[in-house]
This record gives sequence, structure tokens and C-alpha cells, in this order.
Amino acid sequence: MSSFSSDTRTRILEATWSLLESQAKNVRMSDIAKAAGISRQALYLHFLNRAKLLVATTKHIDSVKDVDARLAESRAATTGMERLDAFVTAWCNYIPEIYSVSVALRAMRASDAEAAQAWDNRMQAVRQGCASAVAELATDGMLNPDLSENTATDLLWTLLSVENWERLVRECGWKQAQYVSSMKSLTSSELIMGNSKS
Amino acid sequence: MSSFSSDTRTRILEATWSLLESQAKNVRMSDIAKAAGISRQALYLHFLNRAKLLVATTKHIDSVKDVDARLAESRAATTGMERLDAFVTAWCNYIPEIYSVSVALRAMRASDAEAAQAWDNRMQAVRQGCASAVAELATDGMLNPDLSENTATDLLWTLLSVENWERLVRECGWKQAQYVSSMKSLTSSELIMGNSKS
DNA sequence: TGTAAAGTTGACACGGTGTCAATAGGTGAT
DNA sequence: ATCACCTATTGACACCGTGTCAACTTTACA
Repeated sequence: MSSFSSDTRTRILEATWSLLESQAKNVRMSDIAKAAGISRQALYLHFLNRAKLLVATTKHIDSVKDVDARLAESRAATTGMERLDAFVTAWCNYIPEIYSVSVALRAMRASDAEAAQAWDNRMQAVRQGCASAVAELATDGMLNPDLSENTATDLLWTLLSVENWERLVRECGWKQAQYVSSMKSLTSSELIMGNSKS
Repeated sequence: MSSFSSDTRTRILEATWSLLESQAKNVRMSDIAKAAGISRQALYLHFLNRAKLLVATTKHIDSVKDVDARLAESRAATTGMERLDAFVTAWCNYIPEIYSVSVALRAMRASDAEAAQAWDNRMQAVRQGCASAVAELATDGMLNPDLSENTATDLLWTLLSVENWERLVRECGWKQAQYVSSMKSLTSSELIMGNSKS
């Protein structure tokens, strides 16, 4: 419980975060150490390896940004359509917060099993959110009859991927608001029964 | 023009290709050399670095699979809707062919500017195909009036990304045919004016 | 005052890419 | 025939980033 060590730990996490936010590419352990004001080796006293550090950083961001509270809103919705809308909004607006860390984590996937696992877990959690929204849509009888619940979940999950956000917002230069509203209309027009364009 | 050297070159490319197809992850220069039956150093006589080798491999696949002929079909379509359909079909069915190399190339993006550039070029070419299809849709007056040509192109390009294929086919286990028909209905319902679900 | 935790410096192994030098063998032109 | 060239070989090595280890110092606190 010594405030000492835990201070250093969060200083490391904050340093990692801000480095990833800024330059984004090729952040090395030594860069992070320097930014946190400790030696490179001391980093390994707190995190066994780079993957664990990145994972801890995402969790740190989650707690700072209070992801749970944001998603709670969508679970509180009473109808399936409201829930879908709330979920899409909440998640789409959360993507930019974790984007920079996600880049680093995804880049490690190919070479590091632990990083791959961590990213996969996160995505499965998102998928779970998608599945819940779809399920509620189905019980309301509002799910597009061409789609099974599973297929609809796959589709929703795919549309809401970080990679799609990356492409539209970062590569194509869309405004975040434009992205969100596009995703809302896209998902609702695909998932909700008998929906043509507004 | 010595058939000798050029034989080795294609042997290298074939070896790279088949290695990427099989194990997919962490294919090293030494692995490729071994598979091609030459020394690791000799690889560098043919390709200056790993990025160039991967790029050459994609081009080799393109020529073997005759990507131009496949896409020519979509350019031959007379109406915008036919063209969109043909383009989506052709590209979606081409993705599996280049997928394994794309994984390797994308994995290098973070660390290697040349690989990033090469992947980007390829994707811009795909975007060009999307733009052409959208343009023809627009001249036919069939483009969804909610969308500018640019926005429609962005959307189409995003939907047809390799990453989305990867998620649906590899992660979610969709059959290729299911993926293609989903993409066809998804793109047409989003891009074509006044389209509800079939 | 002694112990433990947290940190320091310096050195090193490992894996993978890319480079270099010295050498060998086959091919083709003169 | 021989010279030059091209392709290939072996072996060694530099560079980079991660992760590890050992020896030592500083700080906290009981």
C-alpha cells in the first residue's frame, strides 16, 4: 500500500499513454522509462514485459475514462432500438480514447501471443455488447428477419471495429460526429426490420 | 535475360508465397531462403530487403492470379449497378488470394515505411475502383442522395476492407460465399437510392 | 540500526535484419 | 584458352530492441 511504488506505477502508465497519444509509432521501453523519469530496467520491476505494460495501460485508460459508466447507459435502455443506438454511440465515442494504445497492442499481435490474447479479449467484450443489443432487438421482434442473431452480431461487431473507425476518421478524414451518425444509420438500416433509408 | 537468375527469383517468390500461405506468422528471411534452396545472403542479391520481397510477392501473385483480367469484367459493365455488383464480387473474391501476404505486409507497416507505403498504394488502387463504381452510379442517377460521391466511396472502400473480410471469414467463420453475398446486399442497400432490404 | 523495497548502473544474451569480404563455379565474348 | 561477369556460397559482424542479471545505493519504517 506504500504510496511510493504505486505512484511510480501510475507515472509509468501515464507516460506510456501520453507517448502513445503523441508520436504513436515505435514507442520503445527506453522511451517510456525516460518519460517516466526512471531507468529502463526499473520498468521491468513494475511490468514483466512490454505486452503486460500495454495491457495495463489500456486498463488504466478504462478506469480513468470510466468505460463502465459509459456503457451502463446502453444497458439501461428499455427497448432494443434504444439500446442499439446507445451502444453504438457509447462504443464509437470510446474508440478514439483507446485508439493509440490499440495501435501499439495490435502491432504486437503478430509477434507476441500475450498481446494477441489481450486484444482478442477486449474485442470479445465488445462483441458481447453487440450480442446483447442484438438479442434485445430480437426479443422486441425488431431484428431484420433476414439475419440470425449470430449473423447480426457478427455484422454489427464488424461494422463497429476499430479498424473501420481508423479508416473513416483517420484515413478518410471524417469528423467523429459524422462517423458516429453514419454508424448509427448504417447499423440501424441493416439490423432493424423493414428499414429503408430515412 | 538469363533464365538462370530469373528462375531463382521466381523460386524465391513461390517459396515466400507458400510459406505465408501455410504457417502465416513470423516468416523470416532465413525460412524463405531455406525453402527456396539458397542461402539467406543470396536472398539479398535478389531483393534488397524484406519489404521489397513482400511487395514483389504480391505483384507475383497478382500476375499469376491475373487480377487485371478479373477486374476488367467490372469495368465492362454498362450500368452503374452492374458495375458495383461486378466490382464487389471481383474484389471480395480476390481478397482470399492475397490475404496471407497482406498479413505479413500489414504487420511490417508499423516499423517499416516502405511496407507501409506499399500497402497504402495497393489500398489506394482499390479505392480507385470504388470511386469509379460510385461515379458511374452517380451518372446513372442511382446514387443514394444522402451521400456525396466522396462519402459513398469512403463507405464502400471501408466495407470492402481486407480487415472486414478477415473478421467475418476468419474470425466469425463465415463462408466466402456468405461473405460475398452479404457485402453485395450491404453495399447496394447503402449506396443505391431508395433501397430497402430485398 | 537493520531489513526490505525500489531504484541505479553496467553488462550481456538472444533473435532478426541487413552488410561485407573472401571465395567458388558456370557462361559467354574475344 | 582466358578474362570478366554473374550468381552463389560461407562466415563474420554491426545494429536494434527486448529481456535478464549482478552489484550497489537510497529511502522508509519498525
